[in-house]
Amino acid sequence: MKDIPPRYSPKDNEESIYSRWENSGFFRAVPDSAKKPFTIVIPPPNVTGILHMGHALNNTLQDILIRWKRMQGFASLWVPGTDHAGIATQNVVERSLREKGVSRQELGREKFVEEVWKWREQYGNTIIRQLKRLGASCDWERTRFTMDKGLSDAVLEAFVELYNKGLIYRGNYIINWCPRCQTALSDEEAPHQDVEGKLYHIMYPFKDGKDGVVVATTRPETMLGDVAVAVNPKDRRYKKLIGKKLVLPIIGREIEIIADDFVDKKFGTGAVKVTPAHDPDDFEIAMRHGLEPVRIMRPDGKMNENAAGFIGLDRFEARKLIVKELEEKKLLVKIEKHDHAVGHCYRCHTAVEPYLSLQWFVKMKALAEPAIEAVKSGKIKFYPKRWTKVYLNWMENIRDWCISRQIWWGHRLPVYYCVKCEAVIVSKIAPEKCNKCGSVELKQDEDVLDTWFSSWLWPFSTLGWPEKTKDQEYFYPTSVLITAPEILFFWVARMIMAGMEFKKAIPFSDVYIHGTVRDVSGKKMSKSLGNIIDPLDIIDGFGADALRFSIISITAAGQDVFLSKEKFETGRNFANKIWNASRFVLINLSNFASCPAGQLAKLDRWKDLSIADKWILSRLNRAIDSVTKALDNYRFNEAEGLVYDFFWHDFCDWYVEMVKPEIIGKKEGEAEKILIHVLEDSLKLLHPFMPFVTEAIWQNIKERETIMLSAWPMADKSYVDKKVESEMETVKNIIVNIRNIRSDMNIPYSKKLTVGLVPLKKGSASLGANSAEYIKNLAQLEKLTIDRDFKKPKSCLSAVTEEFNIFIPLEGVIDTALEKARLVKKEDGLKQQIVFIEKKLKDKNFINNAPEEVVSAEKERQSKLKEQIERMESTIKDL
RNA sequence: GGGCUUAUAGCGCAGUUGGUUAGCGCGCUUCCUUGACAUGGAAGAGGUCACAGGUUCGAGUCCUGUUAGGCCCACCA
Repeated sequence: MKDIPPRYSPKDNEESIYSRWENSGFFRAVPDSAKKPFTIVIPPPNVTGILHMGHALNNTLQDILIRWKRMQGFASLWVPGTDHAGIATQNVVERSLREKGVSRQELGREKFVEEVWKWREQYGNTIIRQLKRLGASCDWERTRFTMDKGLSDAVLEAFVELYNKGLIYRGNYIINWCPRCQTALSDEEAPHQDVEGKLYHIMYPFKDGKDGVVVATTRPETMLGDVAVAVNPKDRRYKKLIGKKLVLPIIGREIEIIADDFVDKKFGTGAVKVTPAHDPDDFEIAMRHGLEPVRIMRPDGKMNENAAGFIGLDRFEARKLIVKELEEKKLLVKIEKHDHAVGHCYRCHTAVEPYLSLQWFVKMKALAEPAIEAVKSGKIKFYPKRWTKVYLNWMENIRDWCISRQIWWGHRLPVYYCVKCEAVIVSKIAPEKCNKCGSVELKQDEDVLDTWFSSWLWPFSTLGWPEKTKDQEYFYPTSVLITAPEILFFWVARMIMAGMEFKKAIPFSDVYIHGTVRDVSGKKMSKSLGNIIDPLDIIDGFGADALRFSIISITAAGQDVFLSKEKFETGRNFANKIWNASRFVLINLSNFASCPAGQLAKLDRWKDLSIADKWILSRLNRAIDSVTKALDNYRFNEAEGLVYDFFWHDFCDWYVEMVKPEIIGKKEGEAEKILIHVLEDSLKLLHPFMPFVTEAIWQNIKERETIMLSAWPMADKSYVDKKVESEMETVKNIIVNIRNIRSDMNIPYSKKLTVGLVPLKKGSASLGANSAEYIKNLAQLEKLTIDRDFKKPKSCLSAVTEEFNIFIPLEGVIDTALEKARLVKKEDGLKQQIVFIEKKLKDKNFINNAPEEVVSAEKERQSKLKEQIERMESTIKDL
């Protein structure tokens, strides 16, 4: 007999199991023509990252699919890796340097980048180690980093290819500028946030004469860069004024009133100050009217030399002083409260400044078209479906992508400028001389690329692109992408575009988008809010299996996940339940080594099986089928719930209890074989969800390779038997009824009862010998008589089921009044049901319109209930 | 402004094509340390499925509207 502790200890198992898996190469996937590929690329976490619940959810979902498909015999590849996360990482390293009193600028570019690499060496693998603790079965030998050699080559290749196609261009445009990070951002990197702002109404006086035009603005400091005031040409108020000159207050510059359709007559005063260098719309207006933009800010958000009198002041400081000065000059007409949305840097949350600067862009329209088509045609499907619309809406309104960043950490643009003739050379390899003038004085562009410019290549760059590789041929397109909604535009949409552009093939066929992890009050979990539940704490306290099980159990298809620490008890308890059920099996099996692992030998002894045996096999095969189907449809929590219910409620609560006498008493029967078979299949079904505890038990049963590579069970429908299931329902129902009487009448289990079962109809409700035994054992009976002619004694407790009258003769005192009250209450319940049914059946519309089988089913229920109520009444009368 | 999403037992949530006695987990009540498990077992209590209309023989489920949360997108200064 094995020595198995009565409690499952994750701590004693997880680490050793994981290292055994890893060392044995079980995670490794290689192209294999005998198998079908199943591929997932991990959403690469930032190198700066530490595991949070979002990762835990995301990676558990992926691991479930990967493990499940691996067991199904696929060449199941999960490609791991990390993202260099340009701005985020640069910020982190800068901060740590600052603590040592060193600034990035002091260090210089080269040294700084070296520091970042050092930092990555030291901390960059933290999250990988943490993913391992979660049980992630990634092929770690393939771990990639967006800045490693291969992926950097892919970035250069992509850039040059797009540039040569005319899809990358350089130009002066208004972009989102973060004054703190001092870099350009893409539109996606500057999400809008509602801000309580003010609308300042400012009087711009006419050059000649009194009076003037009142403009409204939320950013008065930008007036220093005004080059015109625009009105709508159809606006009667201003029509006559078009072409008149105004004097820009404070600065004194002369500006003209111009007409532009863009201006909304209804907003503000209907007159708009035009600041082309600091507002995208104004920039457009200025272009249309040939006006020269005036830049008034420096990259750090402080006013520049064009801001006479405010030079060097921070933009918000300048705002205050300008408002004050306008007030003094009596040019401030009024200030209104005005809430509006302002873009904020997604890395440091500073309000971004729309800023005119020279940047690099990707033309997106042409790239978007095939990517839209891929989704519209159904080649790529979103789960849940609703994301399709969000995706298409964004893609159809796509704007060019600003890809240059003024930071140091990232892929440097493969762009070189000739110092002499200013030629622009775009090349993967640094050119030796200018291809126009032959000068050897060349300078590489200082900028680096947006982090997402490497991530959008991830599904194929990780497989070797731009080289032609076997991996790529075999594993691409990948099968499914599992990700969070936050990066749908950043990443998912762009990967589809990149796939279509560079590979002429979709990057994945399915996109599963899971919810956001929130705390109990619905807030997003974040460090700054301090509402984090650390997955590692949970793993330490409850085990990785518990974490995985619990988080999946509350993840309904794509809905947000609300977490609290207590929720992880569910998973821990279940792991322990599995452990103990197995413990029972292992302790009691006489010779479990003789039971063939895995497949139950084709049961040619079907007839010899007890009804419980047949029943559990029927339930098992149903479970296998439904779990597999649920997984096929990415219904993770449903799949998990189905195994849970089967294992706990069918297997543990009923089957194990029913076969205990046979197993413990070493009686003749097949239960032993079936116990081990059902246990093994259950472990397999559970393995993708709870890999550690299932492996631990798998090895306890017998030492062998691993459950990871065992075959996923196949449902055999010949085991599904409705008749057997229905008899078992009857048996369970009788047991529950007797237990109910015990409970209601306070009869302890130590008191053995004698029970008479009176079947109703001839032929029906006959119970096999096994069934009688189950009832005797599980209801703790001394004697059970099944007899249509059973004579009910006077002193007796009763229950009435659909198919039986149950009598429990009890000598001595029975409180008749109490028993009567009890039975009447039960009868009332039945009566309530029949009232409802009869109302339906009296309704002609129902009879005429409802399908035949619905009507007859109702009728059958009516007659059954009626009859049951009659028996109940006569039982009550007999008291 | 546009779009998405949620509202079901005290709490957290399931409920796929409309027909179940509306389920599950936690919590609650009563009982039980029985030879896998008290991280357990047994028996219970608890819901007019947000509101108002509509479609239908029949609605938690479909449609319209209302209310209240949440999220995303958007160049009204």
